[in-house]
Amino acid sequence: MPEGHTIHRLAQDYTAAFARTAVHVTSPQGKFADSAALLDGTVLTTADAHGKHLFLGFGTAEHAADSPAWVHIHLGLFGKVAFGPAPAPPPTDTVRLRLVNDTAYVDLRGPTTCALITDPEKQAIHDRLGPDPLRPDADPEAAHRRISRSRTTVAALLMDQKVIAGVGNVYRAEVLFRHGIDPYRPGKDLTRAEWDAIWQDLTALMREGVRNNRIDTVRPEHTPEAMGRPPRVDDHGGEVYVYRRANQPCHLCGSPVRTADLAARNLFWCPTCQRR
DNA sequence: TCCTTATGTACAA
DNA sequence: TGTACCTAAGGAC
Repeated sequence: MPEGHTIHRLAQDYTAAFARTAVHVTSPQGKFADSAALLDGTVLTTADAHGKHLFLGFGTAEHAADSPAWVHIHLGLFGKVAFGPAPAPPPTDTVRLRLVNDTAYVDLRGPTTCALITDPEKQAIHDRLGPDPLRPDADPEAAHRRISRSRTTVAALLMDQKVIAGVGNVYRAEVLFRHGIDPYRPGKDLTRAEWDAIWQDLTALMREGVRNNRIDTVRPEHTPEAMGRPPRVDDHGGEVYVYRRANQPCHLCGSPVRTADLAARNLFWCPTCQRR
């Protein structure tokens, strides 16, 4: 689930269900119990997302609404969030954080991070993250500066959250395919026009991802219907060109999709459609 | 029932 | 580069 679009969607969903209401905060699993007790009964004031980091703002007695206490959440690879209507069912023993109000509940399971932090600590996280295509304050120039000076492969740079925040393994594979770029091309060999097109495309794709809560990257003219092929849905729930399609024929040219290990992640690309 | 895998990151060596 | 961490689903038996 969790690339940047998921996290921005969660910020919206937490806001819609809980903002401006007093919230019953618990940690059935226990790992967040002390902090949950501090927050219990306070008001959720806001939710913010930067890349794959989610921040829930609570206005406690010590922390007024203009300087909230923040719950910093990172889902990692396995983290999941589940919303439901009140009344909440008995929690399972893996629920790290549960919020409940009169109308809804939400459970967080398996996050790599769930911690109570201060405003300056939140700021420090923003400072070490690159621009996020989903944030209005994002500066694509900052990303371009790093990429245009780097001998690292563009595939690795796109996954580096200090360079650009929110892109994960799916958007990486798909945006490189959509722009016909070999994943092993060094960052400094990207043209300016190529980078501008990638940034713009990521902005559009990820916004659509937030809207639909899934990743779809196939252009309308390449859908199975448009190409006269049987309909399909890829494993992860969206429609893609190459992600997790190792050895299957490329939708455009028919070459087998290639896969390789890159920095402990699976990389997917079409060696014919994507050129150095 | 066991094994593998996963849209992620941090830290040690 | 390897490993640890966190959870759940799907497939092989």
